[in-house]
Amino acid sequence: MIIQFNTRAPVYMQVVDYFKKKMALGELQAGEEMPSRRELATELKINPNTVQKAFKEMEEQQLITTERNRPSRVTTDEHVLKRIRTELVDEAVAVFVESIQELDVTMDELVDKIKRQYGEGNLDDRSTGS
Amino acid sequence: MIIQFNTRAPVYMQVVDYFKKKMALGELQAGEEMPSRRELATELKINPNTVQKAFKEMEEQQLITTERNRPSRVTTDEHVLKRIRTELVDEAVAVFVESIQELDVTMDELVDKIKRQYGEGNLDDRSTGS
DNA sequence: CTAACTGTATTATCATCATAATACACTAAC
DNA sequence: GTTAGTGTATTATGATGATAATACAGTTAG
Repeated sequence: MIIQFNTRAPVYMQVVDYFKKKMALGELQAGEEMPSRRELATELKINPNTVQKAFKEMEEQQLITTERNRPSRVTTDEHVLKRIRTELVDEAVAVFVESIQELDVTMDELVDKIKRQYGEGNLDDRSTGS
Repeated sequence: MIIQFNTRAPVYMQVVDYFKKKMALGELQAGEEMPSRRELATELKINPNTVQKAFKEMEEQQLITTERNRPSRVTTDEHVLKRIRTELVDEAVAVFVESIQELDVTMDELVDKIKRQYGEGNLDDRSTGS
């Protein structure tokens, strides 16, 4: 998974989302070691302080834990991990619905447009793929 | 339609979207006079300069025109007006799909969640309502 | 112990956005 | 012509976010 800093959202929040997605997909598993702040900053070509802010945010969300001066680790709390994906999807849906609210769009039109975008090179209705 | 400055997007952009929606819904029609900068600023409880920035943006997008020191007017270019709604919806869809990209969500799950959110007090599939 | 790595913290600079306070030119109503 | 309303422009301040440059404390590998 590649991170791209396109939008207007703060970079540190995008980093948080980046890791949330990794956890949701199992690319980062419970208890697994996180990359170091400096290492990640270099890799993502952003400032170490920005990474630190992202990690602090993830700690507050109990996604990772940090003991003393050791590398941070993904939480081992399966409850937290299970919830991540749902939260990501639900929040995206909420933002989406909010943005088209009051625009008088029919459900059919929406589904059609989404399928058209979503299906481009990806899954459409899971009839393809694994 | 009520405007609420919730998100992290710049206020002036939210004002632009506010008027775009009004135009898309026909609440503001071709050639119609726009409220004055100061008047709108008072009404929305924001700074006149922020409104000015929004209006400047709308001019650049050819949504409104301003002649000398007269109140701005909605464009009379029907092509532009027709395109607004499509652009709003398409952009929302693009942002949405982007945000759930790589999250392995099935189309069925999406439609279900959207319907649940979208149907709350609004239209669902247009089988209800006007 | 030493060196190189961890996380953490502080201070400063810069850009963007929103605000505030004006100021100026033009138009319309009186 | 005066007045109140338009749009437009400028300058300054504050908040937030990103960057930069350090510094310090603790851990780990040699």
